[in-house]
Amino acid sequence: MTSSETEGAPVGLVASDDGPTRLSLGVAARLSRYLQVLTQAQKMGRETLSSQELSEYTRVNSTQIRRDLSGFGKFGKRGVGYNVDALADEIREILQTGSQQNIALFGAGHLGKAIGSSDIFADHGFNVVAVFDADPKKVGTKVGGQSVRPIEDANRVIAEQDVLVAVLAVPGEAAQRLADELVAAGVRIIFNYSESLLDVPAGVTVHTSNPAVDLLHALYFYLS
Amino acid sequence: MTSSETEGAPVGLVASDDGPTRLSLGVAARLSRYLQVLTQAQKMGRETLSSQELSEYTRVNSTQIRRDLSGFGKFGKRGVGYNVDALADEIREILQTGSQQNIALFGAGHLGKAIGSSDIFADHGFNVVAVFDADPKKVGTKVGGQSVRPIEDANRVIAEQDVLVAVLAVPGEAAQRLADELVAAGVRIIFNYSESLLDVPAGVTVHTSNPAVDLLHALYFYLS
DNA sequence: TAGATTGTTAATCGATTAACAATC
DNA sequence: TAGATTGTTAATCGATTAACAATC
Repeated sequence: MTSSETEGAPVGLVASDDGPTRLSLGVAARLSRYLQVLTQAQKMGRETLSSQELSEYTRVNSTQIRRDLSGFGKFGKRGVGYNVDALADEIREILQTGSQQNIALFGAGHLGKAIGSSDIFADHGFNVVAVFDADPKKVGTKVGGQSVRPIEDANRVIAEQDVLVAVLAVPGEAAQRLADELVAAGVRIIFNYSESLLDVPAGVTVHTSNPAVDLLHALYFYLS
Repeated sequence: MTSSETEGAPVGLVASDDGPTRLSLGVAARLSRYLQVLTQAQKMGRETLSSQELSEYTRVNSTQIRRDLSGFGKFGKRGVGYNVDALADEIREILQTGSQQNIALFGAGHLGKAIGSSDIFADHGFNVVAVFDADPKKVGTKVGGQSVRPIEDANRVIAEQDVLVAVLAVPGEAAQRLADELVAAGVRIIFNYSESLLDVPAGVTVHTSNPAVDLLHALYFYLS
């Protein structure tokens, strides 16, 4: 699918076939980071936040933040900054985070337990509806309030609960085969926390997380 | 520090005050992702890899991959691709990953155990030299072959082992105070796995990981 | 040779930044 | 009013991509 710029559209918006406008990759990524900071600021009781403060936390240039936001409306108040609650709502609307999404978690090892028992997904409106493990000894144990289920149940749960997102906290050897099955079952977004690389059909998104890779280039900039 | 383009320098290289050239942010990030794929390909016994294949795994355009690499030399063979071992070595050299780095891990909960017992850092030449926890009940337990130490020992260990990198797998409430102490002790790169945002002085890099934020914009592109 | 893939050019697009008038 | 911060312009730089000759 090729997209071209819409005449007169705000910067960062791109025409698409299926709707009025679609955010560019960079803008969508940055908006979700702003939202993360705003969510934290809410918890800390802040009422307003300036683009300069947002910049310190996100490491995004403050001019760019104002530019990103001004494409969608005039959300700020000059001399004051942005209202935290109102801006968070605006960004949620832009990112269309209204729909509750069900997530399935695979792997009940240390990492699976860490993810399953944290509020990190719940905080953003995501719902971990099931935890699976291939090891019969782990089945039935509790992870974050959920009973671990046998991996054989995955197909049925994915279909019944409309699960689009799977989080893989499994050993590298198991990841590719599992990914194939999940894609066949209807999963469209895979968060891969195994060290293995995943091959998936077009239309499926894989997000592979590897802290060592991030560290590699963080160190490069520190050392040079 | 302002940097300007060096006349005739390869694209992606930027002049710096302290050395001949310095990679741009994007190039360094991409190179480390290529290295991740190459490392995996080595494990799978692959001898060569084409820019097209690298592209499928990294989701980086294949022309850009060839462009990135050709800035440093002619590493490929036309009609064949890139030699996996040789290219991995070249990228390691470019990223200057020669120096063994010592890492300290904070928090021996589920996430700390997951990180401490994985090979993810060791695979890239990083050395987890100590695991700390504030909870006396966790002190002395084993995490990935290491005995968990009391947090009071952190200052000494950081100094003695020249620890530049700290990984924070602690509750959000504890993160900022711990970060302040670590920075004072000499830590310069912090990997923050808590939900809290960290305020650090200039010159210290924070890498905050939040899968829910990544999911937010992955979903945006799926839904629209 | 024939097929495949690199290395490179040229053109376009989006990101980044400084600067500043508008205005709260 | 005085100070602060937004919204916006203009200019520059880096990323992205298609295309293709070179060559393995």
